[in-house]
Amino acid sequence: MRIGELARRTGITERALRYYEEQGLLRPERRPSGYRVYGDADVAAVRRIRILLAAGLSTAQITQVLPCVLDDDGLLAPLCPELVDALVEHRAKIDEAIDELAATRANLDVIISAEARSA
Amino acid sequence: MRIGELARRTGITERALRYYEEQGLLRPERRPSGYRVYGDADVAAVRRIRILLAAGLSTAQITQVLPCVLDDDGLLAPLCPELVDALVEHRAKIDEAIDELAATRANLDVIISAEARSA
DNA sequence: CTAAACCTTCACGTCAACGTGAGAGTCAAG
DNA sequence: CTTGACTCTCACGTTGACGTGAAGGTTTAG
Repeated sequence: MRIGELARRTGITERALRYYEEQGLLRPERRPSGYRVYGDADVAAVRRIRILLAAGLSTAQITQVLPCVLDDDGLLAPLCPELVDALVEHRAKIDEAIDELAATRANLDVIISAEARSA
Repeated sequence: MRIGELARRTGITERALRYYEEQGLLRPERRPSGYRVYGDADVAAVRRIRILLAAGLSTAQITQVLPCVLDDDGLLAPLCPELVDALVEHRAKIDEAIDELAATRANLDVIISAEARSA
């Protein structure tokens, strides 16, 4: 199929699909005209990419991670132990980000609950 | 004092202080030479800005918020009720961001805990 | 008077995943 | 053959709070 159909079947814009290719996440074939040609497997490939993006990984990280991922009918499973390590480490960063936001919220609460004392 | 001293006394870079001015958060006077001249009160002003930035507000929001804030010896208190509303609304956005991160983490956990079933 | 600090205004770089045209080929149907 | 749908490759815009020089005045201690 060509890029338009893949876009329709995955719900991802053509721009994003080209971007994924630019980042090395997809490697469609080409017609002599230059048109990209994708296979059915690419529908699942895009799905994997989206799941990993939703997990907070960058495209650069996904490039590293993809060859180490088993797609068990939509359920992604890590094949390499070092991938598990990387994911756990990434999880820790998310925890940190949550903690930071919680601290930010606490700062805000101090202000909100502060009563302006009259002189 | 000039910008260098204010930077030292607040721990904020000169670039940031100029940026705050550009955003309308500070209004130092000028010498004929163009040099910025700050007063002692600006040390506290910078502290207020920093507190609000740490609370997750943008400089644009801080511009709106500052005239409505009472600095009670370092403890910031909202003077206008609409400011309280704005802060509460902003707090809700932080909650949303935390929820999103938690969802992201949950996505990640599904992958981490997935066992690769052998064929 | 001179050199070291200190200051000024530009103005591009940062970080990421695309959005949004611009200008121009390609292809299938009628 | 034509036209309209489809696709291609650039390449800049988005978002925010600054970082980081560049090129050039100002001030002041000695």
